[in-house]
Amino acid sequence: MAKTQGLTTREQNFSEWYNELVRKADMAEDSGVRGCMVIKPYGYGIWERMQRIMDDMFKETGHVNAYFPLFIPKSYLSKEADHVEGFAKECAVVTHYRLKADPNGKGVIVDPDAKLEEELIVRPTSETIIWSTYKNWIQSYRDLPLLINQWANVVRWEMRTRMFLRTTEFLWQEGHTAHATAEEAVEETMRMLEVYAEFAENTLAIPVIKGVKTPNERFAGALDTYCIEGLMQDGKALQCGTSHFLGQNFAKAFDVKFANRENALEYVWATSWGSSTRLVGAMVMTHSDDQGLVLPPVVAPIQVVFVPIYRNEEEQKVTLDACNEWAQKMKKVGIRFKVDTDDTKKPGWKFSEWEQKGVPIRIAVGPRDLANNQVEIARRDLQTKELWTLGDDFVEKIQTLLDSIQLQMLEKARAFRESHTREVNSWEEFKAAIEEDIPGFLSAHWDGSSETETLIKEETKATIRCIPLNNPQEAGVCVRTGKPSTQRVLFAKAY
RNA sequence: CGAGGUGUAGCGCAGUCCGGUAGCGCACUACGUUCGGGACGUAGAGGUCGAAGGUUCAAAUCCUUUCACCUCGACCA
Repeated sequence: MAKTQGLTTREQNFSEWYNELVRKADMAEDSGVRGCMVIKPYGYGIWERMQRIMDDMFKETGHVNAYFPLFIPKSYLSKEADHVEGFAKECAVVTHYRLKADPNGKGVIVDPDAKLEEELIVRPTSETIIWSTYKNWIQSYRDLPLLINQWANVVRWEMRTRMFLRTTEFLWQEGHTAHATAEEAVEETMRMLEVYAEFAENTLAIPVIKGVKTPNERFAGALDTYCIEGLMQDGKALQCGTSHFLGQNFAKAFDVKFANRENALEYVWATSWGSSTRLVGAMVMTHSDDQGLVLPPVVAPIQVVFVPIYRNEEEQKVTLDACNEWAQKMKKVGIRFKVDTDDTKKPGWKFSEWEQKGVPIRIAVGPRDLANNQVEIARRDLQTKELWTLGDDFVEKIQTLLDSIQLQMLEKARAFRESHTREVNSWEEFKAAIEEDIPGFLSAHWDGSSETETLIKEETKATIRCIPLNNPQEAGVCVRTGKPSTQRVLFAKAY
C-alpha cells in the first residue's frame, strides 16, 4: 500500500490499515509458510508482557504450569464425538516420519516406506491429550481439584488467515482443570472468565462484555461456553477469551473417575479456558490510529522513550547525559524506558518511528530545553505535547501520567463501544443497522432457536456474540420471527 | 473450492496493448552540508524480469504450460 489509508468504513481498507500498522510497528510479518507469521522482537515483547501478567493472575488463582505433547494420536481425538466433529475440518496430520532423496534427483520426497501406523494430529487444542494423561493422575478426591495451565502453540488449518487474529499456527495458553463437583467446575469456569475480563480491561484497556455463547457458537465438547467480547474500531466484534464448562464429557470419553469420600466412583467435572496472540491483534484494532500503534502503558515494552536533540558533539553529550540521568531515576521506580542514542537517525525520524510503535510517552530533550530546565512531553494516545519543568517530582509525575493514560485509553474505548451499541426492535431496523459502516453491537430480542440464529447469520452475517451475564429479563418478540422472547441478546458481525 | 488480481533490485512500482537487449522512488555505500516532526547535494553499488517450453534475426513484452502469492467469498471456540 502506497500510503496510509486511515480508518475508513470499508472492510478492505480497515484490513489494509491493520496490516500496515502491524508491519510499520515492526511487530510481525507474513512468513510465506501457509497462514503462519513471524512474530518479530517488538511484537513478541508485547506478547511477553501479556504472558507475564496473565501468568501471574493464573498463579494467584491457584494454577500451575505444565507442558503436554504437540502431537496427538488420531485415536485420542476421536474419543469425544462433538469435539472431533468440531475440529476435524482444520487439523494438520503427520502421516510419515522420514524423507529420502528423490530418485529423480529433485531434492527430497516423503519416504513411502515410512508411513506411520497411526497418524499424529498436530494439536488444535489439548483437551484430548491432557485428559488421556489426567486419567493416570486422578484416583481420589484428594487429587482434586487439578488446576493446570500450559503455554503452547497450536495449529488450526483455517482457510482464511489474518496476522494475529487468525493464523494457522498461534501461541496461546490453555487451562485444563478437573473438579469433584459440577458446582466447583462451574465456579472455576466463571472465575477464569473474570480473570480474562480483568486482564482485557486493566491490562489491554479493552472493555469487554462477559457472556455465554448460544449452542450454535459453543465450543465443541462443552456444555457451556463463556466468553468476553470486545468491539473493534470498524464495528466488528472480536472474541477475546473463552472459558468452558465441559461437564463430564471428557471424563467419560477418557474414563477419568475418582473415589469420593464415600468411596464411590464418580466421573470428574472439567473446565478449559484459553486466550491467544489474537489479543495482540485485538489491542491493535482497539486503540491504534492512522499514525500507528497506541499501546496501553501496562503492556508497552517501552513506556517512555527519550529522544535527545543535538547539532554537535558537545550538545550530544549534554542532552544524552540529561536523558540518562532521568532514565536512571525512572529505572529505580520500574518504568520501562529507552534512550534513543541512534546517531544515524534524525529526531523527526525517531518521533515518527516511536509513534508507529505506540510508545505511550516521548520525552524530547534539546539544548533549548536544558537551558530552561524543561523537557517536551508528548503523549501518544492524544498526540499532545507540552513542556514540563524538571524537578524532584518529575519521575513521579511521569508515573502518574502513565497511569492516567492507561485509564483514559480504557474510557475512550468504552465510550466508543457505548456509542456503537444500540437496541433494535424491528427486522428493518436490524438490517439497516448491520449494514452501516461501523455496525457495532445490536441488542435485540431472539426467540431462542438455533434455526433463527442461523437464518439471521445467512441473511446478514451477524451472529449472536453472547447472552450477557446477568442479562435483564424482558418480554418481547423476536426481531426476525416475531415469536415470543424473554431477553435481548447481543448481535454483531465478528472476526 | 469459486471470483478477481499480482509476480521486474532488499521494499514499493513503471515498462507488457504496439517485441529492439531494463527504468523510477525508497532503502543501501562514500563524502559534504544538515539535525526541535520522517533532510539535501554529488558520486556509487545492486536485477538470468516467478519457472519451463514455443514463435522470432531479436522476448520482461507474443503463444502454451506451470508455480507462488494477495484481496473478496465459502470456512472459522
